[in-house]
Amino acid sequence: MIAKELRSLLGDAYRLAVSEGLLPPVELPEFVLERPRQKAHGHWATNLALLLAGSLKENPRRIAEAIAAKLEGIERRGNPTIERVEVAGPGFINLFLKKERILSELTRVAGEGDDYGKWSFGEGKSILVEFVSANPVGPLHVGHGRWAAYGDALCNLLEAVGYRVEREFYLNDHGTQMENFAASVEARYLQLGGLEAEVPEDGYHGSYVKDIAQQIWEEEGDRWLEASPEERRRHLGELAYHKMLEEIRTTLEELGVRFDRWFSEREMHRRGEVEKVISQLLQGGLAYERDGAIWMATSRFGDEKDRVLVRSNGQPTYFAADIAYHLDKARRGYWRLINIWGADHHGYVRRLQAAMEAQGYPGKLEVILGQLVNLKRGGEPVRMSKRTGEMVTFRELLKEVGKDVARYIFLTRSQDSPLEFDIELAKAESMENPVYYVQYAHARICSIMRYAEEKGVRTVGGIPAPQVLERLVAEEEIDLALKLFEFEELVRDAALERAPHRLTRYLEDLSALYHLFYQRHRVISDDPELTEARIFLSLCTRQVLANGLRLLGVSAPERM
RNA sequence: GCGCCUGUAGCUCAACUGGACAGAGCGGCGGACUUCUAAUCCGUAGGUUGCAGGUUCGAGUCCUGCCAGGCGUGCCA
Repeated sequence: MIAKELRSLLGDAYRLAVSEGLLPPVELPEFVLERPRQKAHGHWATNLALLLAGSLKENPRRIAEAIAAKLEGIERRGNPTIERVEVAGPGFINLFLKKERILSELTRVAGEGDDYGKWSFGEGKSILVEFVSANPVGPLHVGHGRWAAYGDALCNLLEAVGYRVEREFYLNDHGTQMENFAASVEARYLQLGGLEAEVPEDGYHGSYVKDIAQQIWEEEGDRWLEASPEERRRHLGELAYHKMLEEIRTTLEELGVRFDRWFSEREMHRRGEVEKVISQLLQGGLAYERDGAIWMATSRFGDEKDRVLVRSNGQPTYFAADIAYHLDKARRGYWRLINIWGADHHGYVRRLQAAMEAQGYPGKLEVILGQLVNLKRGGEPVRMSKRTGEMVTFRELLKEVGKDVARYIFLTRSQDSPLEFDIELAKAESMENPVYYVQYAHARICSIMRYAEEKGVRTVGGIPAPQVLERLVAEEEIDLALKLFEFEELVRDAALERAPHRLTRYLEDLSALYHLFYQRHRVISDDPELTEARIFLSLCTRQVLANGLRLLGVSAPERM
């Protein structure tokens, strides 16, 4: 891998300069090695000398010159990577690669195929990612869709760098919201039976509740009208809950997101885990009683104040259940827990992390806050409340724009930037969505391959001989090849930064370079060697496009 | 009041965590299909990165103070 190789060459060059007394010794800083925006700045460039200037108290250009000289020395002793080194500006070291090295790297891309871009530094350590976790009392809203797409792509990335990943959905199927939901469905059911009934003030007023009641009415008929209120509410609530859960599951499937586990809060309560945790905390001196309630001493672990676990009416809080749930996750032995939460939960992060630390799991829980989606329609804000009838569900949106567009729109944005989502704009732009730009590049290459086969040109098998690859000399070809090589580091960085959106940007740049290459050069020509070389370059590009799209969970079509 | 996030082209967003002339898409304007897919390509216009200071070789990025927006700040979930 070129970047890695250049990094170690730079380190060697510096140490060599030190050993010859040209530069004072100091620990090598974390330096940037990047593909510069401008071609004049080389194939790769580094700020190493600029960083060293601080600790060495030395002119950065002089440091750069010394390193550059040693670098060329190393190169002359037979390491065929660098063609030329230049010192530029305040002390940048610009590196120009040997043509042969670029071509040999290209064969690596082809050789690794579907594995190109993968790493193993995760060492098989296990990560549990919990995301979406929407309450099963209403359909998913657009924000859930965003976090689902983000979470799934993040999981793909973590897997690509060598972690074992499990996707988990925490089901809040317990507590007052479930009761309110049941009461709301019951009211709608009774109305269908011609009886007087009102949806409670703090119930759910969305039209989907009517739809569910209607379905139940059709399936169950009027048999619950006469039942005892307790039994009726319990049954209707259960039926509605399972319908809602199915709706959520289906929507996520339509987005291409599958969870390994649906963890039920209710089951956890039934197993007595919540009570057990509370008594353990009391015994361990981490919780105490005051004003008739039980409090956890989270403030001893960095929280602003202590938090209630059990209210004075005897009911455990949501926080208590969350502690039990996260303790359960921690005890399952994962190397790390990642939660993706809506930004409206950010006030909750510290107290839960405090609770984890109190129980002997400091640093185990990583919380990623996904910013909310601001839904608009033609510039006008749209409310997303489950309680009012006015709502655009994520599923409706998904139907209108399709899985690939939806995922891509969400994944082009950094997760900590609030997203403005204009429905009309999204519909209009779905035809112009950049996802098609990337997919088109992939389909276009497939199309060229089909054409080649018609012409009897071989498109599969084997790495071209060196003299064939050397036919790749055009600027567009070299630019394209160099762009391919950025993919590996990009996957690593995107995984470590939890930033799948970096991939979309890259794929668009890569596609642009391919479209440009296509525009200016014919792949299939009368020149057999040149044709072979260009087919090979095209196939490498297709491979990287496919690998990138796979990480995003977006399809790579063979024709469009 | 306090805490977290955000403020970049007309619009939606990037900018590899302090690097070289701040970039894409959409929208605007002008061009390119007899040749492997025009869902493409080329050119052009568009910016005091919310404001004011500071840190240094170098700031959209870091520090301070303002301004604006979102979210949070429950014995709610």
